[in-house]
Amino acid sequence: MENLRTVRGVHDLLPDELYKHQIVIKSGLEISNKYNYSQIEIPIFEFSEVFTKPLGNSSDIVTKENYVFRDRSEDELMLRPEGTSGVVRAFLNAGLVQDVPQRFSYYGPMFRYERPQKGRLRQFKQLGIECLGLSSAMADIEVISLGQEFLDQLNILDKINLKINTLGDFDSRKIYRDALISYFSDYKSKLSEDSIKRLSINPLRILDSKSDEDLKIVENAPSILEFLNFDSKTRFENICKGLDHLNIKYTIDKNLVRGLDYYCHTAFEFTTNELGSQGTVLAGGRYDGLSKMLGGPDVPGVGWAAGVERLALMIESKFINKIEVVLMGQSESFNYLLLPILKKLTQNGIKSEIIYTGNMSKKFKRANKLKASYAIILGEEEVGKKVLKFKDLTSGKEELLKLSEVLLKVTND
RNA sequence: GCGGGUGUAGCUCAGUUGGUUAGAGCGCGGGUUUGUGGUACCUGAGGUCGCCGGUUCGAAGCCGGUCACUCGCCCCA
Repeated sequence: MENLRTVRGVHDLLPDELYKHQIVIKSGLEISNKYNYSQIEIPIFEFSEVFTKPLGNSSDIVTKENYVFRDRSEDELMLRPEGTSGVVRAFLNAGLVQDVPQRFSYYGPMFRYERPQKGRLRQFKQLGIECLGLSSAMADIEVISLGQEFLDQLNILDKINLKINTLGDFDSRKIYRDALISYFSDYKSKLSEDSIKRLSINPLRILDSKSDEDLKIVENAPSILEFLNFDSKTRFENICKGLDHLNIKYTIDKNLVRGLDYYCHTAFEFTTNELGSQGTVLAGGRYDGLSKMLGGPDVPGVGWAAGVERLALMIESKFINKIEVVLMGQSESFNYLLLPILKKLTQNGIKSEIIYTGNMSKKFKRANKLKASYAIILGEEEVGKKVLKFKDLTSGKEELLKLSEVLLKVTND
């Protein structure tokens, strides 16, 4: 048994659980489609640079959490740890820069070598949308609104909070970053071990530290909002105004930051406290720098990704595999006669199954377990009269019918 | 990668201070029913007690290691 298990953090999806995933994915794609975001599919692995260039070496995603390998032609490839880079790469590749805006949706597996927890796996699914080619704040609002409606459709909005912040444009952020470094440097001896490292690698990360020692220092740290230049400031105000206009509730969290280098301006997270420390259920922001980092022209973009497993953990839904008709023969030799009947039923869209083995009693027990509505029984008597015995398994009523009559009864039901 | 918890039948879990053949409920198989289910009753199968090693006359229970899950950190959807 030992070597039959799945790899750590990689799980099988049995019908019950898969069903929930499908509900999440289906409603995500549906609502996106209504907003004219067209679904695309991109490879699950790319040349490593597609991820290493834009994600930056300050991000754990590409430094310690990646699945990198060489194929037979010695190319260095990476299983995708996120979707956005690949989508933008595909967009550039297809020459769609000439035809903006472009709105895309996608879903599929992502891979990160992390310590698994509930709602955090090494192979997990994300569903995301990207709006490319619009620098207007309107696009940010649209994208957030779409995300909110998605969660609403899943009926979990009452368990969700929306937090937003701005990282400013690259100029504002650079000045802010310097201000943070100088502020935190004064407290260097009191910072947590992790945050001392962050100070040189990614000082913004100190802001969302959870350690008690850091929290006190962070409390009085300079806020990004004070360092925004005019454009960045009005853009953020416009976004808040837009959300108000849509009656979308949010809180401004000045400590909300992003791990990935390509983000700028808007950052947002839909979170829940139902999933322990994996509370972020849908998150995204603006990434105007990404296209250029990939070697393309300047193309603004904004989007989000949602964790399918995390959302699936939150929705109430049970997979009930109900079957309409079961077919059973008096003995094995009648199974041959049942095959064409099964074919006819399925051709008429009726979900059916032949119960091949066991005596009649066994077959009926099996029919109950399958939650079948009707049974078709075929034996000597029926063959002689050229009819089928049709039994309503709820009422227990039986009658002798022709196949055409059975089809009518079941399809009209 | 770091720290805590857990691991006994297909599932949910009992198992006393270490003591002979390791239990229950549900589920599964067979029967009461040779062409009829859901209920009921009878009955049976199924466990290397996660894995490896150690302590002991003796380990499911103690110790060490390891693997998996889980909670927190890091990070993130």
